[in-house]
Amino acid sequence: MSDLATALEIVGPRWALLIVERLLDGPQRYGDLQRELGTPTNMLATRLRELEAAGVLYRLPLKHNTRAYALTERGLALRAAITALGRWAADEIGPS
Amino acid sequence: MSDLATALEIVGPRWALLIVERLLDGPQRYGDLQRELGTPTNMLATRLRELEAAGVLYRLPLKHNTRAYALTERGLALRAAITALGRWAADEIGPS
DNA sequence: ACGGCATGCTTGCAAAATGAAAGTGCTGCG
DNA sequence: CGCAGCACTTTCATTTTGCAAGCATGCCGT
Repeated sequence: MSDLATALEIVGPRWALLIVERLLDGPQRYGDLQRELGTPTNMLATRLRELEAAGVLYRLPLKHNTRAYALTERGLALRAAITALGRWAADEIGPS
Repeated sequence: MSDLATALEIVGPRWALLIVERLLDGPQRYGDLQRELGTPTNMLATRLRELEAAGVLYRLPLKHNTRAYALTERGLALRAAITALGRWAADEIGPS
């Protein structure tokens, strides 16, 4: 299987890359991610579990019964790919 | 909606980025894409239609009743994002 | 101590996307 | 004419995604 296929097994499912993008700005709590992304709550919970299992992010306990989600080094390494995709979408017909 | 979300509307669905990756090596025929990617044939047809509508690729008529699929300039511009994702997957725990 | 509230999920079920398998239409070739 | 190869389409099962409601935990005010 190609490297790209391997990457897509982890960040291919819907919402996964968008979650990582939000976390590039720093750790976020569950409710914040949900509100800012508009993700269905069950999907958000599922994706966070999968991304944690893949070593992309980890749970960061906070006060009370709250926690935050933060990127691991492996998660932070997605920044290049995310900005590349964002730039592609932002580029109009392209500099001829 | 963020740029990333816009990009994922086009290349987010399953197989889409893998199809583009194969076409980076030059135009390919339908049967070749199917055999090399292992894509279900109905999905391949659907994705090719969507990617053509999005201006990522175009049909290139060949002899007889055959045709090839080739990337537009916009499709070629995905190379950076594809290699970034591929590199991410290929990188082990990362250079500490 | 206890009820209410915020946060972070889980559960049940409907809708949409994906997949497997078989079938269709066209074209050239013998 | 009949057959084979290519490019799909169609049908139906399975998986993924989404919506809405419910549950668990822990603080906070009274």
